[in-house]
Amino acid sequence: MADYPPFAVTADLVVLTVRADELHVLLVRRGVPPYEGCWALPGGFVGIHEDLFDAAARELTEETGLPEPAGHLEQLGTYGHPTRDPRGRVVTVAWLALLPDLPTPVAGSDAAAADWLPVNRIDRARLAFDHGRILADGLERARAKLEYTPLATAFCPAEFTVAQVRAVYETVWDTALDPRNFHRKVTGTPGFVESVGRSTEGERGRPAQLFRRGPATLLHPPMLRPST
Amino acid sequence: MADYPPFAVTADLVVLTVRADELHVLLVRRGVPPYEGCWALPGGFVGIHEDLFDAAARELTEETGLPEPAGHLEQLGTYGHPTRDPRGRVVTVAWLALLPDLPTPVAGSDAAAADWLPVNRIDRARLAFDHGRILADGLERARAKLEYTPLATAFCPAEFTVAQVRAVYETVWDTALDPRNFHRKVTGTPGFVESVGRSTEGERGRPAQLFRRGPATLLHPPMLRPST
DNA sequence: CCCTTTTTCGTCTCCACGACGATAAAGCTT
DNA sequence: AAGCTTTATCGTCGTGGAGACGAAAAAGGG
Repeated sequence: MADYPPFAVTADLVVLTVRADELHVLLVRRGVPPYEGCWALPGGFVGIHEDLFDAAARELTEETGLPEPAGHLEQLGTYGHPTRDPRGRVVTVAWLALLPDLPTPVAGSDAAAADWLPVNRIDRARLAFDHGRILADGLERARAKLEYTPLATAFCPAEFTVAQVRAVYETVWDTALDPRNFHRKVTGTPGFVESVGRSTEGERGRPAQLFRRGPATLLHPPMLRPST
Repeated sequence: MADYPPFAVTADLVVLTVRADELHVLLVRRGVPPYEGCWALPGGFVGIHEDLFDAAARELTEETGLPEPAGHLEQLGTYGHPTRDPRGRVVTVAWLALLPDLPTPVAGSDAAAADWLPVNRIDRARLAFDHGRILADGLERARAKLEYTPLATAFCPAEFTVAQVRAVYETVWDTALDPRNFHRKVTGTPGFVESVGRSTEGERGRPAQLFRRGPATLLHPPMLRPST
């Protein structure tokens, strides 16, 4: 054991949120080489005594400035091509985070400037390292997970309406869903959402019932994407 | 970059196969401390210039003695709790491999003795390191993937019958499936299997049509587990 | 030649889903 | 205040897939 190849291990984050009917990802602009001036996923080195999940959670709170309330964080995959970082052998554990839209603007407590960018208008080939591929994998994971988990509610505040959940699906999948069938599906799937009892006020149109996240972790049966 | 915490990175494998109507996993008995004498997942250190996938594929061929023909290999997840290895900070990238039953017995080209063990009769708490959890995650991944991918055929030889695929599902899911509905489902799902034109001979009962893997990578609609 | 085994084809029912129509309940306009 | 717009919510209808079976086909074994 005294003789093993030494690696650097980093944690990189694909942090997604829905704002203004567009899916956004949190990116930082690199201030130092390599890839100076390029956009990159937020992340950093894992401490030698730090758990991988803790490192990801730490980076998430550091970059978003949140006390880490709601939201979802899961491991996405590990990327370690020998030449992915020109500085040396760096293996990165990538994580996928889904957050509700933050009223707090991203005030970088870090040196680099962080910002939300709409994923559909990002040139992934311009991202630093292999972050273009990591982002693509994260988007695919998020889109797939909406099908068979209630994770769409991770994009919503603690209390939300069915229409807000539908907006998440329509934004992430970039497709239109029938409001009536969607309503039947969400309220009919056991454990997806729980009624709060109150309704919205002051919005346009008929007031909508408020819900919170239900206990379900899997959707049975799954939410189906159109055009099957 | 000159100053980063040094990690060791390993690749560990959850190699599954179906034999004698039981799901088996490939394990090796450790010959050196720590966990000397315990069963462990096969694996080893990643070379400093080696790609992660290549390392996993290398370990797979080394441990199974195969020239790596059929089968499936995908990344399962990365495990890196600071105390998971008493020798130091070791992060392991775990991989899931699905193989057809090997007529070749596992002749360890390695020092440690390798063997197939039935997963239902393994005391996962007795496995070395955190391999019990990794194995549990691998089994869950395999069971889930059978639902929405045609990966059950990865457990079968190049040419197989519908009944063989059904046996895979019944073994991995540990449940009984109706042969008639299963047959309709498999042959009716586009791209799942392709007819070879020939049939089995010398078996008991009516000869069965032979199939090979189809081009589909996803099952639409998915294969549903009973008791929903 | 009958029996057993296994494959393969049909049938029937139920339920979920897609496509809509209709109604309810608010704000907004004039 | 009356009508209009907007959005939420409830119903209905037809289709198609899945579960539960029945039945025929095609082999081997006694």
